[in-house]
Amino acid sequence: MKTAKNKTLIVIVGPTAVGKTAMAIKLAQQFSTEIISADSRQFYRELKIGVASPSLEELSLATHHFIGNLSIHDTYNVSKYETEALQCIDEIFKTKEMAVLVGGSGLYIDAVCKGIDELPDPEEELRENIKHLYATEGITALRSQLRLLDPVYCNEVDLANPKRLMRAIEVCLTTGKPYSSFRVNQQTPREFNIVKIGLSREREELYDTINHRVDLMLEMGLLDEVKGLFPYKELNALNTVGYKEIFAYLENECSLAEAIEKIKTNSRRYAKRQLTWFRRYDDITWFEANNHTEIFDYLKIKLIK
RNA sequence: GGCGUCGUAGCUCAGUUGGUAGAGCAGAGGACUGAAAAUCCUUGUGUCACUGGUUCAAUUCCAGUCGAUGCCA
Repeated sequence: MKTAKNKTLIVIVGPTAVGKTAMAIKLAQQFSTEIISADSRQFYRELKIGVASPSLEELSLATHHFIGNLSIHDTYNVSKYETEALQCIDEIFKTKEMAVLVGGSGLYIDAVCKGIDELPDPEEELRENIKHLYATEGITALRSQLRLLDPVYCNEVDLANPKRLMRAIEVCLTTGKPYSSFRVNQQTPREFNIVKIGLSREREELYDTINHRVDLMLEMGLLDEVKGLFPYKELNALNTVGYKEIFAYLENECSLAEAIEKIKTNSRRYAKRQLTWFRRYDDITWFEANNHTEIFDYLKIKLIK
């Protein structure tokens, strides 16, 4: 292995709007290193205001990877991200002692830190067929199909969640083997240290910030950004808070005020889901988001070891 | 000022022909392996405005008070 075990990946996680971007930049500056983003929506260069991508000014303060590196027309997934992010980290470690991974997408963070099981990439046509089955015959059709293909997974999976069922069926059909046989769920050891830091704030304060940030997004021109993307509203990348609500307004399904309120609500819920995800980590140290000195002190001790 | 209507969960409201109450939304908790800002699951006790009266029993009936609102002056 090229990367020595004395290199360290600092991982910054936390709910949306907690202050991850600013923290990551400070760390990158302090330790003269680069930032790897793990935000599944900031990958797309067409999405800026609505996903709170780092501004040009922020981007100029530190080297960022995986910001605006994709188009909404690209198909992408966690597996590709895992491969590319690890390559990127390797590259950074050739010249730096550490790197900063920052983002709110828990699954993507996990992919980098622990790896994910080897599975085949989805086939577009097959996926469409399965979607069609669900659309025409409903979730019970998915259940009975999966029961035939993979009874083991049937006992574990949330049978009310169509996406889980569809993916499992998809894997079974492409490989001819049960989906559960691929789910070894084994951690892939990494050739670098990982230090995880969680940023948190009082719930009420976080929600105030989220609400306020949505208003700022509108002032910055979110409406125009979304209008420009209206033709592509069916793309997965645009099934995103801040966009889907305004699409509904543009289709006269609600007023603009209602759409804005909905963006705020959905952003709060997103933050809540992120917290649920990150709370289960037992290797994370939590800090008040604005307590920079405490975080730096903690890191200095961690990095000496 | 007079007359009417209303005052029930954080919000909008339903309801109890008198036996202390329930929906939607918001909120909370959880799950999560190639679509993840996605997708899915669970979750409703609140001085029924206040004070008194009638009653075995009042949030429900009666009176008064306060507040909101409409009409008339």
